[in-house]
Amino acid sequence: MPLFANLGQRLMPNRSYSITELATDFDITTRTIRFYEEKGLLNPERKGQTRIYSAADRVKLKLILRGKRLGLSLEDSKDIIEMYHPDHDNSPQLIKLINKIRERRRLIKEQLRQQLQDLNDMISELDQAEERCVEALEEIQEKPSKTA
Amino acid sequence: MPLFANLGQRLMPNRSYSITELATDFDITTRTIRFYEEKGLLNPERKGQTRIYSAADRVKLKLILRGKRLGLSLEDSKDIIEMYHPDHDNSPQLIKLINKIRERRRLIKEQLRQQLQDLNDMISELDQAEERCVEALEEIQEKPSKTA
DNA sequence: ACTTACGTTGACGTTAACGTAAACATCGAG
DNA sequence: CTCGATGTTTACGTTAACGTCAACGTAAGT
Repeated sequence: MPLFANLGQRLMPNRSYSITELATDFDITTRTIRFYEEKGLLNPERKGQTRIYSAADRVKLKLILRGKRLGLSLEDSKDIIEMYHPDHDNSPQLIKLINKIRERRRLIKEQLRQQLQDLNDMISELDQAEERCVEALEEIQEKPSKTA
Repeated sequence: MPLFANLGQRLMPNRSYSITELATDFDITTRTIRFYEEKGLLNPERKGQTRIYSAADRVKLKLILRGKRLGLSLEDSKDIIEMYHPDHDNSPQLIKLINKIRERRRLIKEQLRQQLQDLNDMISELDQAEERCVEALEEIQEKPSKTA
């Protein structure tokens, strides 16, 4: 196994990607990626007709998919993506953005709290359900037929 | 404040509920509740045409809504609800159910792990985004005009 | 020149989870 | 008895997030 085997894969933050490459990487379809563009979440460059995705586009995709796993809508993810390139010359805009980020973080933390509780509740209820099943089974084992 | 003020509310696991009562309790619409019935997740009794919900139905609703917050589909929730009344006379069924419960718990735990990581990643990225904004702001403060 | 792989746009289809509206029954209060 | 609140069924509408063609262009290999 050569030392720099996948040099082209890892150590080039400026490399670009085709649409199918991204699709297979993230295990989604090209249709999905084009759909995200249609909704304004991605804006890849073009070489003629063909889309060329940058490392930054890759990161955006990652953010979108992570958002999906957390139950965010594409609109939410769009919102979050837009927090990543602040307008360095406009301080009122910067202040608004900071507040937006803080609000978003608050939402996410609250969601985290709720989900943790829900998951723990659900797991403990599944435990109880299992226990009931096991007990029912044991009763059957004790009296294999109707009358002992 | 009388001691047994809300006796009717708390201490009667056998009381019943109207559809609007449940709806306001859980902050959903009656349409939603009927929809869940249509999908086979609830089967309230009837007094004539009118639906009468038991305490057990209330619990089921709670399970459904919790599932929703965790990103489960109604089908998933239906599946989970059905784990709550084992067939006490059928041991092969019981064994299948136990395995189903264990599998479900496995899924939920894996989901928890992933969501926790996603949430933490997202929070730390929001932190970084905020930091970049604050830095940009500070730079503006230092040089209020184009030239010092 | 032909095929194969990969790319494009455009448009219609699909699924889940309800919303909304119409048209009607029932029941207690005034 | 009428009214308003609460209930019912039936049925069509809606939104998000894609799926699924169709019809076409382009570039590489044989």
